[in-house]
Amino acid sequence: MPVITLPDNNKLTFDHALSALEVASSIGAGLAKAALAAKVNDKLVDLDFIIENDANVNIITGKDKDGLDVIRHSTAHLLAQAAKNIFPGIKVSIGPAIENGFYYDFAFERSFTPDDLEKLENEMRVLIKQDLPLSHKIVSRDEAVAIFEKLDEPYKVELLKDLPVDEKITLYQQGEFIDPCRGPHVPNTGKLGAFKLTKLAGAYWRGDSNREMLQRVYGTAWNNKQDLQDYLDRLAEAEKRDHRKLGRAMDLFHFQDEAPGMAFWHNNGLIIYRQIIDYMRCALQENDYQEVVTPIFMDRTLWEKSGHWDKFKNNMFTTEVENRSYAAKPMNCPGNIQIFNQGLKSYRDLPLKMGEFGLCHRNEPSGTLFGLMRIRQFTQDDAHIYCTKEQLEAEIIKLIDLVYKTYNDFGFTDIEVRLATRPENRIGSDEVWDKAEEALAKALESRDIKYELAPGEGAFYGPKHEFHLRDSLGRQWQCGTIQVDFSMTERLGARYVAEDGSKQTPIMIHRAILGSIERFVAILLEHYAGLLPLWLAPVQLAIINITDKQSQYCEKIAKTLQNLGLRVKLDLRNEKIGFKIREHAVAKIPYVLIVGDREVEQNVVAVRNQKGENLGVMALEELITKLKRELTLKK
RNA sequence: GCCCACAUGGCUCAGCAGGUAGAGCACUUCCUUGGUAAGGAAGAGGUCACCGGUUCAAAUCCGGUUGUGGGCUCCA
Repeated sequence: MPVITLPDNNKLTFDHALSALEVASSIGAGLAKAALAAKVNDKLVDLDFIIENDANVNIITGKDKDGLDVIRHSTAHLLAQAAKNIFPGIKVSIGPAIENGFYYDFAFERSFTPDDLEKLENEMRVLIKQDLPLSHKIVSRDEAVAIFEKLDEPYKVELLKDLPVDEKITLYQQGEFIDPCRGPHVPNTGKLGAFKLTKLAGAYWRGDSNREMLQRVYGTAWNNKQDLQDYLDRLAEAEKRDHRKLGRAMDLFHFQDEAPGMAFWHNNGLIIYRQIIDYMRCALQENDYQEVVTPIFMDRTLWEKSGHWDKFKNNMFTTEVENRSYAAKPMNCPGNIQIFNQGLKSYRDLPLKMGEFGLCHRNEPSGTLFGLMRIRQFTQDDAHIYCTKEQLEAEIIKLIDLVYKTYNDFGFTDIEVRLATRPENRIGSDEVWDKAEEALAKALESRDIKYELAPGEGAFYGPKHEFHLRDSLGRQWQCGTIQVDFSMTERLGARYVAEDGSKQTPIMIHRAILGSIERFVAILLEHYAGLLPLWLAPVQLAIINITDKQSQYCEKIAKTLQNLGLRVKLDLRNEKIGFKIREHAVAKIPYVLIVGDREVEQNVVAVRNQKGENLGVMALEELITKLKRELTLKK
């Protein structure tokens, strides 16, 4: 006599055990039709799951997040089925749902081509039309192994053999295709359809770079055609905003073969770059930091002492000069400690905060380079805070506040935090790691910030906060980190004299808020689609005349604005006004000032903004007040 | 580093059953002085990433190198 409790707390009573689908039917035919799976007592199950006892039941449709995952996972299976149908001899492996879609990894004698994607899609549509029912049954692990050995699916066999002997395996079957899987899945292939195969890629079997590379087919899948189209539109929008494209169009930077992974900054790009550094420099001042610069090349022995050589020597640029071996700094901390070590420090000096816009070099593997996002030469907005155990938590809290304020000023409000804890490969005792991890966790809790744990993802010398910000397209970028380090100061001999006269080792906090300036420029460009707020825009105003007659007047207002520190482009070319306006709109200049005879007569300018709105005429003073307000608000 | 794809004037791209290159935009010059996203005309510009091979002949076919892109692994 199960009593079913629905999400709205309504209760349905039945006099017999029944399937989740029957529950859906009893609520309504529409729901039964839309149903993909069910949640019974918070456990996702197939629709044919039999409910015998009282239970909370939630019917899952494509509108639910869980339902979308079911669609994506089932579409991945559909892809595998299609692949087996049209590519005899292909071996299947795994195919999970991922953000926005799914993938499936195959082993096949030849490489897939884009044509193959089309063939696969066509076959998938055939299978959808056939509306094949999915059945499932439970077998023992060894039975499952036997089945897949017979089917000659070595990857499946390997996966199954890694499971405990007593594990019950669910085998899903649609048509000829059979796959071991936890499920749940859609009840029949006809429930699928709003999908598209998007790209081909290589992927190591089981994510292990020592094992063979499989061929991965990526796809996206949605609840309906409209959602699919919206997603594809978002992809197209992201492509338009690509910082590499904008960088060229706005004349900000370029790359060339002679310097892979290292940017050439043009004047316009450098203005953005400097604005960012100037902003951070102000923050240093307001928060009682010193600013320092340390050498780019330092003797290898220093890197051996710090532990970097041991772990990262393959990724460091080195050079031999006069029989000495140097390495370009991949990070700033060892150099920074050398400054701390100059002169005797007292507990009264702590916390001691040293900022550095440090130029770092990392020989990133060639295959990982990507525009400004992942490069080999970059500047970090780095700082190191030397403090005592007692000061640690308060200092971390101050940093958290600074991180949030900074992101806000740059236009990012959606921020997620992760706490990355001790990795397998690390220096320092467990006791020290306990303390460091605890300090980071407590600081977040004291600010009521929700965070996710990232076990094993800390740096080799300490755990860290990772700040991920979400841009206007909903993509996440990891920028800031706050790392607590009990080891590096010890290793590199940093000491201070405590109140009792004893020598103590300070704790060091490493922190970067923006991460790499290069990468942050890229993130800003994509976030704003190139339409940077006034304070960051390389050129803030363009002044254009309508005919030669207004040239002098234009020159005069350009001078006035320039004297106020504004970045002005004076465009007196003999071109039609529409042509000039278009050019400056394409160049994404925030304001265009237009001057014809009328404006000269009234001693005003006509103002047009980035969006193409005509703001009408205003006196120069009025415009300046408006601009100043905008600059202060950083809007 | 691994898998796949790509590499043609400053930019975006066409050319490819092998017969020594083409468009649009940008650039230069001239005409045009025109009120809110492209006025007109003319001109200049490329040994088709690099190295090698096949061929009477290679931008086009083959191999290698470098770089870029999409992923994977990595990311102090």
